[in-house]
Amino acid sequence: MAPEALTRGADWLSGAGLRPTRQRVLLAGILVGDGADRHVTAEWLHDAAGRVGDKVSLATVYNTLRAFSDAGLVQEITVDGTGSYFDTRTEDHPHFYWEGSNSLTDASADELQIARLPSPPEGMEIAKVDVVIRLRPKAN
Amino acid sequence: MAPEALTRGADWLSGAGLRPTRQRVLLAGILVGDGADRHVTAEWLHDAAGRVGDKVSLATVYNTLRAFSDAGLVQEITVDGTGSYFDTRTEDHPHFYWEGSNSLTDASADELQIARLPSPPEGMEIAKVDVVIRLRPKAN
DNA sequence: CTCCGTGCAAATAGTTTGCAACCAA
DNA sequence: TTGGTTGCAAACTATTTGCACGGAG
Repeated sequence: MAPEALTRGADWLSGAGLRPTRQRVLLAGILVGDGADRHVTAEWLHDAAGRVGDKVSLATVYNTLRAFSDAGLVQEITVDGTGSYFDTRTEDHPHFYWEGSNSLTDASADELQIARLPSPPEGMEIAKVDVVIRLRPKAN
Repeated sequence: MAPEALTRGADWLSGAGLRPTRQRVLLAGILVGDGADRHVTAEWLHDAAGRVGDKVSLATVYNTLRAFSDAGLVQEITVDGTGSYFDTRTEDHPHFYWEGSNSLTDASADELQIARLPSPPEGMEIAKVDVVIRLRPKAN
């Protein structure tokens, strides 16, 4: 892992007022160290940390992802009941879910145009619209 | 529970080639006995069966809902990691998720118009588009 | 020095499964 | 008869929590 990735991770943390502990800086570095958007599971992030050498307990990975999510640094996404994904891109945007590999990627937000949305019931407002486009291998 | 509800449930089952056991007929009757669409959790359905008098084990409720879902009689929906809902309406349509009460209702399909959808990546096709509109109480 | 953060193990929630008894066809 | 179905308890997966120790401010 590149040293500037850790620096970038640390900046990302302090921007949200989170204390930059060793574990958090490492996980943050993995998540945003190269500037790319990522969709990770707790399990994947735990393994990734282990691969880099430093190890972080799985419970801490969960706690940390929750802290990041509460701080608005990542967005939690659930697609099927089993496991959730954390997305480093926090704007509202649609996702592709790849049924074969159970992975999640961004779909470009410009390509989704919702012309009309059901009006919210009395006394309610729309908090967020989750759009997941499920992909399957083309049957050819 | 009205007797014709059971009849209707039994018909619903046989239409899908599922063996009409006592438990299945009961659960089916609760689900579609009055012709209304329903969004239930396993837990809710289990309790509902108990309220009617006959009891069905929770494991059987799960197995049964899975069987219904495999047979295409209901649709499984996951909105947040915790628990899934089974919808008796099987066409593709958007849902409202009520954040206060953790319940799920239908949103009218005509009121959602998607003008443009991201094109699926090479070799993939769109299996389904899940749209969940999250509602929160209006902050007034 | 004082708390928040961490690690481990145990707890929890939701769901599935193994297996013997049962029942619809 | 025969294979699908049920119930119970135990297994499982994903996630959270209690508690003692450790490190950041």
